[in-house]
Amino acid sequence: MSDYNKEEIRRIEEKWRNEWKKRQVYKVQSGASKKPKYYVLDMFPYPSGAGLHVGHPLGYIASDIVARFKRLKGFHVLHPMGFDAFGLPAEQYAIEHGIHPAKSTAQNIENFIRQMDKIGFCYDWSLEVRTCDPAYYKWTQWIFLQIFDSWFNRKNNKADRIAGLARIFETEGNANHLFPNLKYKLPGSNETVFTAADWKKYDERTRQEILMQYRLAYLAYTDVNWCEALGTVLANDEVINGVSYRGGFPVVKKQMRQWSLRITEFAERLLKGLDEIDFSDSMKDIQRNWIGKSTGAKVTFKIGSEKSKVADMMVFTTRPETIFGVDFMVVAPEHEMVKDITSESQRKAIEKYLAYVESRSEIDRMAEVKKITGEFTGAYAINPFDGREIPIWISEYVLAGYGTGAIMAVPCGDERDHKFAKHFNLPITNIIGSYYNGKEANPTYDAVLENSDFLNGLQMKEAIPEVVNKLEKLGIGQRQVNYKMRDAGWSRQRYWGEPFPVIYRDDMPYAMDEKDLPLELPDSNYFRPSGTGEGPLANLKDWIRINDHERRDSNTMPTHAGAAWYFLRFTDPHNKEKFASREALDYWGQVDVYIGGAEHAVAHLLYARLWVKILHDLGYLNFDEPFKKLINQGKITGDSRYVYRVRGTHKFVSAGLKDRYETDPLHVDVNIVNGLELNLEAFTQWKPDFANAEFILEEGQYICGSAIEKMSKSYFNVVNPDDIIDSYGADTLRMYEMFLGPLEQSKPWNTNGIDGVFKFLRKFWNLYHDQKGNVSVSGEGPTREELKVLHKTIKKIESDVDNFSFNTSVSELMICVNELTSLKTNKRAILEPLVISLAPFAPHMAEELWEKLGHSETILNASFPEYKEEYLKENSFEYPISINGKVRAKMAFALDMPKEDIEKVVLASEIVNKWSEGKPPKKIIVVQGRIVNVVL
RNA sequence: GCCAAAGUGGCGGAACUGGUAGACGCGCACGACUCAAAAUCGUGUAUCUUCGGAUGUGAGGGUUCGAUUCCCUCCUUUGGUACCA
Repeated sequence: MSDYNKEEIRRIEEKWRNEWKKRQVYKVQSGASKKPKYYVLDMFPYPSGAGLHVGHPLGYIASDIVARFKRLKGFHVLHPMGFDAFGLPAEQYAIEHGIHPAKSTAQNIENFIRQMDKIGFCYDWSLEVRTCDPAYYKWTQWIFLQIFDSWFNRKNNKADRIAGLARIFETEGNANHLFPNLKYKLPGSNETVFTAADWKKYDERTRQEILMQYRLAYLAYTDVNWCEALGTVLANDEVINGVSYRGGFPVVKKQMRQWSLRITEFAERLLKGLDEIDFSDSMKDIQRNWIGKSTGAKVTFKIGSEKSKVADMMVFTTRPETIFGVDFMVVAPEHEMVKDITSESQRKAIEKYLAYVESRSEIDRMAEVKKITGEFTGAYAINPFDGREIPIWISEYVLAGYGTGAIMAVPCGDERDHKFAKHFNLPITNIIGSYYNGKEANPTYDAVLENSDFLNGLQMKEAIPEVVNKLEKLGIGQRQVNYKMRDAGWSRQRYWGEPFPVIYRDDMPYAMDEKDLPLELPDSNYFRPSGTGEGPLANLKDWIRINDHERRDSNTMPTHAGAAWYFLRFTDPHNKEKFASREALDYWGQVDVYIGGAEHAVAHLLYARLWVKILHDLGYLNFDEPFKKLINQGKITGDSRYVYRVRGTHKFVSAGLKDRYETDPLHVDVNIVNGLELNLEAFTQWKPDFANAEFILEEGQYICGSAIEKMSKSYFNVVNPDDIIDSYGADTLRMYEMFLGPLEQSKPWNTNGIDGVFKFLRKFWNLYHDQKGNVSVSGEGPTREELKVLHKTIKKIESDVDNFSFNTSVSELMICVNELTSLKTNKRAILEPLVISLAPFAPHMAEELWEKLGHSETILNASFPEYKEEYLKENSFEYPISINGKVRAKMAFALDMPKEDIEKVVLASEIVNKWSEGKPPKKIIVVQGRIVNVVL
């Protein structure tokens, strides 16, 4: 007897897990193959201690289906898995429990692999990488050094070796390659340009200082997000609404000497690259938004003030055509000119305002963005065109870090400027006529300019080039592009990360020798940050200090580092000479499809794209975008359950009656709730606190409240895939997760429909077995009807998998099985191709059936059946309509004409009647050979 | 506030470039099997209906012979972003 029941499922799945391992069926053949390649990759997980919940495998199942499908279609498939194993949680865990991150991480990985194997993924585990493995991070460090050893050459728009730049300086100075960071001044001077002769005079230290301003990985004092509670610096994307992404602790600005990656130089290429790659529109939008390109002009205003020593003031504006509407200027409080331009009479007020700004934390600023504050400096700028004197204010709504840190305020056109003007009662010049109503600013581009001197009568759109040309001609302005994106902070004050492979001499970092890599993370039990801003490694004095003149960096890299290139390592993960061989990189090339969560839109994906671009420029890769196509699987949320405790008692009241009491909601473990009904006995045993709980029931039941929240241990709403596999098997889990809905959509987990999927698999199984449970397929030739069902299914599955529409392909398989069941099909010619099309979805069952059909090789080596269009066509006849003996039209009808078609024939005769009455119909709408409408 | 995506039965969701809305599954109802229940199998299941039909894809309008699909306005939800000049 071999019914498809729990024991049988367990036997089959266990059997094939072992067989697959034993036969090494997933082993990727190294070296180029004649077959076309296909690289399908999951975003590798951080191995958290909580293990996998049912949400994690969603993307992995999808990629597994694609990998198996592509293999059956004759592709040479690379489908690896690894672990993003450095990271803060392991370090936090170490601080709390004294267990070394290396140890807890290794344990967690083991658990992840166990769970993944149970789902039947076709990973070649011999390719596994872990970012925390010295053999891996040796190359993370090596790539970092390549970045450190590069600069961005704006002349050819690519990364070049820094040695080349030094040669340029030696022969021509830096006149042709001004500092990317325009604020940088030469040591001991106010100049930014030096000659070849100057360069030759500089000492080594100065030269390195200058080169540092060009390196793509550079060290600088930067304002960083300092989180006191975590004792570390956070990247911009780890700070949300002024608090830390993890833990929600307050974050303040602090100046520290940090590594940064000069990603801003690549802003334009990162933007352009989006046009060539297949990411969803929303993903591209998020990246475009993050990069934040805006085009405008830089304009210089002369300053007239009580003191005349002051230099010019530069502003950035996207609306240079509004220059005659400038009623005041605003500069950031941190702007370097504030001190110089402030008049004596305003000095006190300004100092007071600066103190106020200083006192405001990041959170205050975030929380009160609408609050209008500012102070007049006493200084005036001169409008270069009409000589008007414009008061200069300072205000925190102008950011020091963007543009020039100063703006020209046009209150009639800009909402913020308008509010500022109203608040401080500043006069407002209207340059857009009726477009401005006096109450709110209008940022239109359509207005015809007024009060605008030589721009009068021009539409704003036309006026922009006009005014920019004039500015350029007068030498007081120029076209300018600005980006919101900042350079990426690359230092973390943490233990559990890659050490920076540099040695400091005289406070200047020098690359370590390649042969000395990896610079291993020293073994330590001091994980606690020093609290001064330095990381835990600073505690290891012997490691930090090499000798009297040399020391190491106490920071480590962010987790983004290991993740920025792991997809390259997978092509050749055991290479000891290179980060991957050129042959492997050239063969596997770009990732054909990358599946992962949308939450990595701005950090991981941008850094990965950056690293690939740099490696490409330096000649290590022949492509400069890592991922051809990106699929973002939706999050699976948890469906939490609540009980309501009457305040101050042991009484729990059912949800329907809770409003009659004063209650506190408590999360309750979803596993002791059936639907919404609480299992009272299980509840009293769940926690000691609840042992003597009393219940206020409605209709004899305790009904829980519910809410959709993220799956989390603390909400007790986590569903473990292991449990589902225990009761239904991995094949059902796989198909059910796909069946839940569109892959890219977020959805709550519920098991309501899982029986349907399970029943389908049993029906499928039964197709191949007779009443006694023996495999029985007949060699008879299939009927046309059977062939139609089969080929329809193959066609649908093929197009669905290509479109990542797995929920509909599961439906299609269900329809197919229903139809074949009612046709009582047991023919090999139908069932053999059908089981192949099931294989990507339910590999265990497919493999078992395949073997039972008499095949000794794995089903993975079969080939996916081709569908034949001829079986999909309807049998049809053409029906001619003749008027006065002349054939005027032909209509096609199916032989097995359904009722609706008969109605169409009736309709047709109506047409004939109308026609013969001398009133031809206005229109006959025929779609696919059928009349769908007649307009009389 | 701005940007993007999405709103379809009791529920999850189908419907390819405009062409029979509600596939498939869950749930529910009825039936078969059973002493009975569970499991299983079968049938039905948008709403209203005077059983002729009528109405239906967030709301309102438009284009079209024909709109879930395209356009405009509004509402709601989700994601991103936040004084970026």
